[in-house]
Amino acid sequence: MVSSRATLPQVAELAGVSLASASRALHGTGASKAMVERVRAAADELGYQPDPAGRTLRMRRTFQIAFAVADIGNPVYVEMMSAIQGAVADRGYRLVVAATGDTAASTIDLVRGLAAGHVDGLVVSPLRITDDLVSELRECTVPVVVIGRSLEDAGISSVSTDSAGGIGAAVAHVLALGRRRIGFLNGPTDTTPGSARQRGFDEAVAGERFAAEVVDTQTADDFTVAAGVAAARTLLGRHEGAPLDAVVAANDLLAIGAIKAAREAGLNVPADLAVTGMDDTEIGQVYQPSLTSVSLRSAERGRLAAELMLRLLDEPSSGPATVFVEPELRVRESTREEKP
Amino acid sequence: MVSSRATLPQVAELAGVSLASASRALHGTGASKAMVERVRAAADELGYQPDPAGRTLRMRRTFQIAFAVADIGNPVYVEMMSAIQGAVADRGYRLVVAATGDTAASTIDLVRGLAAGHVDGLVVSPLRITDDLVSELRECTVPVVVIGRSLEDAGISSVSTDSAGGIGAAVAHVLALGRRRIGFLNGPTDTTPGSARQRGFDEAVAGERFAAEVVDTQTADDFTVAAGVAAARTLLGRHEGAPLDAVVAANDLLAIGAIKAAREAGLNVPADLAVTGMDDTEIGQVYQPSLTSVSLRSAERGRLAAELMLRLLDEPSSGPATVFVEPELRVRESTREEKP
DNA sequence: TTGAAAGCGCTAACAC
DNA sequence: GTGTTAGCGCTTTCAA
Repeated sequence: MVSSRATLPQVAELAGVSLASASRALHGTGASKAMVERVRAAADELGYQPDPAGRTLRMRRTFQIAFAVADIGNPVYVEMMSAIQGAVADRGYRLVVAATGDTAASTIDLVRGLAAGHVDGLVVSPLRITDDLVSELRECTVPVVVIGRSLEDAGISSVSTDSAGGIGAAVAHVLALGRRRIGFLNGPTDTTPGSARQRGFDEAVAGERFAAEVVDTQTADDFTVAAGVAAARTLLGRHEGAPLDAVVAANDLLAIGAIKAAREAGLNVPADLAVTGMDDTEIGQVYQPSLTSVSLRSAERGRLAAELMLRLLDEPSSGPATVFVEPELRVRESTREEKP
Repeated sequence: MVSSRATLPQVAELAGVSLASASRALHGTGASKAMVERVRAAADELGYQPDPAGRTLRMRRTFQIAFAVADIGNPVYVEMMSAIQGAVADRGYRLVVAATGDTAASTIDLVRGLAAGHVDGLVVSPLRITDDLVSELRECTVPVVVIGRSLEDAGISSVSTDSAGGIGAAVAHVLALGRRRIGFLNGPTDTTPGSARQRGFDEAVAGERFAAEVVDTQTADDFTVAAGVAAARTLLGRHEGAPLDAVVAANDLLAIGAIKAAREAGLNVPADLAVTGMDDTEIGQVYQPSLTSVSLRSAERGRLAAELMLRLLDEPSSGPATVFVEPELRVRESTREEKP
């Protein structure tokens, strides 16, 4: 750990030129070749590194973008984060990752703090999108892109997907397999994904009302494996006489919980019980049995969010944009076998 | 997106006090109660939020800490990141996550850039720790904590664990199960974890040389499931006549790859082949069969690194500290059944 | 306890 | 093409 750093005036002095010339020479615009050389040499000699604080204060830009997310540990967000990081890093921005907490109020606090000069832009994927949060986001002093549901009406850029339709695809898939006794394992319905996926399930079974014999929903406390196991026990336990033959889960972690609960109950997946997930995470892909899942293309959503953000940064006058990503069912072992 | 923000002079003017008084009143030191009230009121009215750039320039502190890591997607790093984030956020620091790339050179670039004023401290967990990287870290202008191997000799604070000993524990475990034909599935040996784990395996089998009949090592191209599957195919394929009865893998992802390859080959885990992993990730815990794994306590290592960092920040004069974390074997289904 | 003023390091007018 | 200078918003001496 070294004591301190060289500043631009020191570089200028060593090079025998003015402060402004040194700045221009390093920055590249409007300086003679000789000047650039001299300044470069001096900078190298001193090990000069520009101080971002001074630059930020003057330019009013931080070259940082925040990604605010409820649960850093969720593989979906990790995928988005990597994609965003890759896209913005190419353009000279750093990614700051922030945890929102899982309430709207804590998200609002975070957004307000971040927007007050820490970052040039904010990509946020909140678990709960309330009216208060939306108005906070509208009043942000920096560009905002939301990953979640469409906020076109509110005039906020967003990347969204049809998770309701995705659940519909999963329901149609298990029906096509000949399954007629279908359980839906959802996460908390007061969250943005939870409510959308519930709607997707309800609409799907309403549309196919003559196809299914039994339809039942159980809500888990959280979108995690542990919560999924507990909720799936309850769900399967309610139908011991005439067991369910398919569980559609609201995400991969819940689906894995369902498979574990099924195994406890002596059920074979997929022979006795077909199980589908959502998000198409790596853990689902390598699970045993590998998990049929509805991909919501997290990495692509992250990449698109980053692109929207970069455009907003480049042309602040450009209005908000709304982008959709189509879900896609990926069939794997957890639904692959025919029911005997 | 609102046009702009209130500044401290504006707050001071509205409150009818001087700039200095406004600063003191908001910051809390040496201001009368009446002053604090007036300034607070004015600040609230204007929705004042202090600008971090000005504050950073003046105080020479960013209140940001960086976590630099090769692979953001690896569950181990995600766990560390959450732990670090939780610990530093309590103390008013933000966490900036940066990707080092997987070479020492790209790590050096990153460290140099970050240390030049973007952050007040740097927690780094590099895949490859070279001499060049070590000397770069020593010359950093900000405190550095390394998670990986001990850097006590170099005078750099570090959090390390005995992953070699952890591999030894896994070997002892499968030997105790009566397995005698043992394969080691490692990642790249030119990485810090790869070389330590190789050493751990070699020492363990040397120490137990009369216990094992067959000992074989295969190196995967990467610490991932996909690389693990490919390498495990090779490893298992080399012993078709007299098959291996245990595979010790260098991390959980490789272990899962080994289980998949074993299944392809018609082997039952654990009856035919016992498999152990390392890192004790959630994916291993919920896998089917659940994975016996050596916990390296990633979350705790992250927490400890954060604590070391906070101490370095509080007392810059305090010397570098070195902390060890003991690995712990967690036995689960992938080794639980006795060999028939 | 309060106010005046300096200055952190940088970029961008502006003048030459 | 180069130099001079102002000033971004803040904290912190130093005087009063």
